[in-house]
This record gives sequence, C-alpha cells and structure tokens, in this order.
Amino acid sequence: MIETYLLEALVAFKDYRTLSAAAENLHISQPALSRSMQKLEEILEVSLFDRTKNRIVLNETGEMAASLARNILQSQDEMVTLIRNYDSSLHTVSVGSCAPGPLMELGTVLPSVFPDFSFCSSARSEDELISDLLKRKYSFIITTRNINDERISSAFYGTEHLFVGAIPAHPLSVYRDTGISFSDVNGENFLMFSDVGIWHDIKEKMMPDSRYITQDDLSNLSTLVKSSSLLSFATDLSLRLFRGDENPERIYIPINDPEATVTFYCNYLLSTRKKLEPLLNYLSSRS
Amino acid sequence: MIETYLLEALVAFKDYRTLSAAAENLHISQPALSRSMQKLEEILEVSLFDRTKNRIVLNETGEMAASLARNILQSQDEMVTLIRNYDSSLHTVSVGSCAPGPLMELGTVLPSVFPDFSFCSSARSEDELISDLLKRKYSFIITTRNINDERISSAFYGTEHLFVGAIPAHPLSVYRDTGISFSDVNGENFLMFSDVGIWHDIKEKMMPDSRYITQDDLSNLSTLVKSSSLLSFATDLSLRLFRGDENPERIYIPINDPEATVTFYCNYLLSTRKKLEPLLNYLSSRS
DNA sequence: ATCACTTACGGGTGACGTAAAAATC
DNA sequence: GATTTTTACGTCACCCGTAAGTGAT
Repeated sequence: MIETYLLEALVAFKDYRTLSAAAENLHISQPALSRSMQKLEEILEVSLFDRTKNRIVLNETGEMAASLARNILQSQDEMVTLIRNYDSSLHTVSVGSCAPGPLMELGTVLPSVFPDFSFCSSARSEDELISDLLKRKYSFIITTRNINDERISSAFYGTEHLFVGAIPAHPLSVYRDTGISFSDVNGENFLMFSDVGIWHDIKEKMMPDSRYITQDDLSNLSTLVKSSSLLSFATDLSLRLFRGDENPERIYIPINDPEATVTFYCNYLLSTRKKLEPLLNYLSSRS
Repeated sequence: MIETYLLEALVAFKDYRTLSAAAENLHISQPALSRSMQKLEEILEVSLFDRTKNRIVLNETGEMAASLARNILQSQDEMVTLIRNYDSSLHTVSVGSCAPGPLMELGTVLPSVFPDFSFCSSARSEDELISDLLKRKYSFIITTRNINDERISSAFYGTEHLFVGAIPAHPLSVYRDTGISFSDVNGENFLMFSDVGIWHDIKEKMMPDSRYITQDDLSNLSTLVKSSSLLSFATDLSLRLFRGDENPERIYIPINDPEATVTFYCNYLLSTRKKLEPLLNYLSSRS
C-alpha cells in the first residue's frame, strides 16, 4: 500500500515543478523528496519521471499519477471533515441560516427543544448552506426556498417582514399604520447590521440608490441608532425578540412591497429526521 | 494527513471485530494495532470506539469512519491499477475479445500494424471487457455490439460464421454446400475448444440438448478431432487461419441460422484514437 | 559560479514486538 | 483458565537532514 506522504510529495512536485521548490514547500529537505519519488516509482513498478542529469520532469504516466493522487488526497480531506462533522452532529445541534432573524429566534427556542446545542452564524449563499448541510456541518439550515435534493427534506419555518425604523419627528412616521414602499425611501441613508444574509440582496435590488452604514456588532449598532436621526431597519422577528430593550424613541413603519416579506423553510437531511423530530413538532405546532 | 496504514488498520478492525483477530490478519502484533487506533483517534480529534476494560467496539462515528476509509483504500487500489495500466498502454497494444476468432486473427495482423504489442485472452462477459477497457487494461476490445458510452468509440471489425466439422462418412456431409440448421445437430455430441467466449452462449441457446466435450489446449483438441468421428466446430476465421494444417479428412458444413453469424466491433477509448489509427486504417481498408 | 538532482552517511523519530498487568467470560 | 485490551519498555526500521559529488545553465 502507498503511504499518504508519498502522494503528497508527488502532488507537491507536480505543483512546483522542481524538487527543490516542492521540498521547500513541504518543509523537508530536497534529497528527502528525491528519495520519496524514487520510492514511489519502486512501489508502483512504473517510472514516473524523465530524468536528465540535473533535471527531473513528470512523464506522461507521472502526470496522470499525480492527478489521481490529488484526487485521493482530496477524498481524504473530505473524509476527515465528514467524520468530524458527523461526530459533532451526535453531540450538538447546529444551525445555518440565510438570514439572522430565524437564527436569533432559534437561539431562544432551541435550548428548550434540545438538551445541548451549538450555534452557527449565517453563511453567505444558500448554495454554501446546502453543501455544508450535506457534509453535516449543520444539523439543519434555514433557506428561502424548498431544496430539490432527494437526500433533503423541508418544512415551513415562518415568515419575516421588513420595517423601516425612524425617529418620531421623521416625515415618514405618519405612515406607521398604512406602510410605505421601498421606492419611498430609496436614496435615504440607513444604519444597519452588516450580516443580514439574504436581506442584503433585497435592499440592493429594491433601494440601489441608498447608502448603508453598516455595523457588525449588534449592541454597538443599537447605541448608534439611539443617538441618530438616520433611518434604520427592523423586522417583525427582531421587534418581537428585542421587545423591552427597544428604543421608545423610534417608530417602525412597515414596507408593503412583496419583496419585504420573506418566507423561510427549514431543511434537513432525511437521515437525521428522527433526531430533529422535536424541532419539527414544534414548527408544525406553531403554524 | 492520515497515513494509509492507519486506514488499513481501521478497516481491518471493522472487518474482524476484535483487535487480536484484525492484528493477526494484518500480520502485526495486537498492541501495535491498539496503538494505531489510539493514534487515529488523536489525529481525527474524535473518539471512534466504545471501550470497556477488555472490549473495544466501533461507535457510530467509528462505523462511518471505517466505511469512508474503505472507500479511500479502494480508490487507492484503483489508482494503482490505473497507473500501471496507463504506463503499459504506452508501451504495448493489448486486446480483449468476447471470442477467440478475432483474437487469433489479430495475432497475425497486429505485429505488422504495431511495432510491439502484447496479447490477452478473451474475457468472459462484454461488461468485464468494457470495464477493463475503461481502466486501460486493454488498448481496444472486440465485442458484438456497439457500446453506448461517450468515452468509447466503435468501428466495424468483421463477421464470423459457424461451421460444423464432420468426417466425410457422416450422413450430414451431403449438406456441405447447402448448409444445415442448429436444430439438425441439436442432441449430437461435439468436441470443442473450451474458451470460445460468446459462442458458448450461442450453442447453449441453440443446441441445449447436445453434450460438449471441451478441451482447453488447441493442439490437443486438434489431435483429438483427427482421431474421432464426433462432430466438431469451426468458423470461417479459424478455417482461414489454419488453412494448411487443417484435417483433410474433415468436411465443414455451414450453419444457416442467423445466430450462426456474429458481427464484431472494435471499441477503443476516444482518447487513444491517435495511437490506434494504424489499426483503424487497416480495418477500414479491409472492408 | 549557481542551480538542480543523486548518492552517501549518520541520527532520531516512531512503529513494532515482547512482556506484563488488568479485566471479563 | 482463556481471551482481550492496555501500558511499559527496548529495538529496529526508515525517513530525514547534512554533506559531497556530478552535470547543466
């Protein structure tokens, strides 16, 4: 059998084209690498290089061998992360979401539904979430659409509605009951949380002329908003979660456009259904 | 990175269920294997076993890790054969066939078409041939149908017609020009070569009531046939190839059923087209 | 002269085997 | 008592680094 370090050596040589460069990158001496390549040829009973006195180049067989070796190493890497993820999936419940709202809500819900759990911040794209779900990095993920994959099952999670926050003196505050449209505030400056996931794309699309002053710390943002007359954002979820320590000096105006309402779905691996049943029961009882 | 011997150890343990049994199979001592398993857990930062004082069992994570490890090892094996086959494909031309006729014919043709070459006997099923072609064990294969795979290209090779050999005194010999049908000789005893590839299925299907006395050595079979009054087989290919040392005491009666005629195709990997061009030119010039 | 590779040589890590202890059946 | 696993310890393989040699640019 071929030990992994030999495959790593071969791949490094393919990448760096000379033994010296590859050896340096592998943090071993150049003669050591030279011997490894010889050993690999011995084991395979095949010559992998064209050698001249002071030059060594992969031959046709060597090139293909290095490609195959790279695949093996990648498979090994994937194996390691799969094993680690699988292990932690037995001990914790981790969540990925395309928006922070459901994540914050779940933060209050999960501890009562599951004994112990861990949290994960929202990733960028839904594709990344799906890929990480398949690798079991997440126990389940929150997305805005049902996923078309036979290994994955989906359940309705809930909706989130966007509001604009403003000081009472703001002219728009008269619309606090009737609501406004994105176009009414397109061009205005906003204070907002930086990691809003899918809302990022929505605001960019619906209010391309606005400027957004972002803040990646929620409590700092809150302080900032209290002291400012700039517009801000909120959602029904965030308003419900932070009821109590919300700013009494702010009023929240609903946005009427359909794009201001997002529907979330909870997606999980079919094979983990049993483990997640408490959550699924909770979700269906809620709706 | 995880060295291969650790993965082998894990897989062996999964297969043999105890360290002692697995160690014996791996030809190492049992304490050595015990340490390897500990080391693997260290590297993965995950526990793979449920341990009691004198018993060690794979836990859930361990079971899945062992499965993944088995896949890696299999990939490695495949890599090694791919590399070896690829290397030899650069030095030799090897042929697989579903029947011996084209193989014998090619034995006389290939040396003049290719500088150096090697030979392979006919494999059992066409599926095996295809699989070995994809692994580059064969440079090209002879089958009875075009193969539906985008990596493989096919060319017409030729046909082979089956004859029944009999002594002149045999009552069927009057049909030497008009031919007979399988049903006319179903139930008769035949002397025949054992490794006839696809012809095996044909005779079983068309003459299920006959008995076949097989011989795996061609020259022994020839001696046997000369001394016997039993029926035998021949084809247009074999008669052409062995013209000269054929038995003058035998006559050959054609079989008229369509099943007695087989059409062969030459299949090769698209990526090797250039190498095989001399052969393809020869084939198209022949037809 | 510098660079790149191979061969030669000595050293240290670590994987191995033997031995012993503990625990279960 | 037999089996199975773990720990302890000494040994040896083997992989590595340094040094030296050869050939090419």
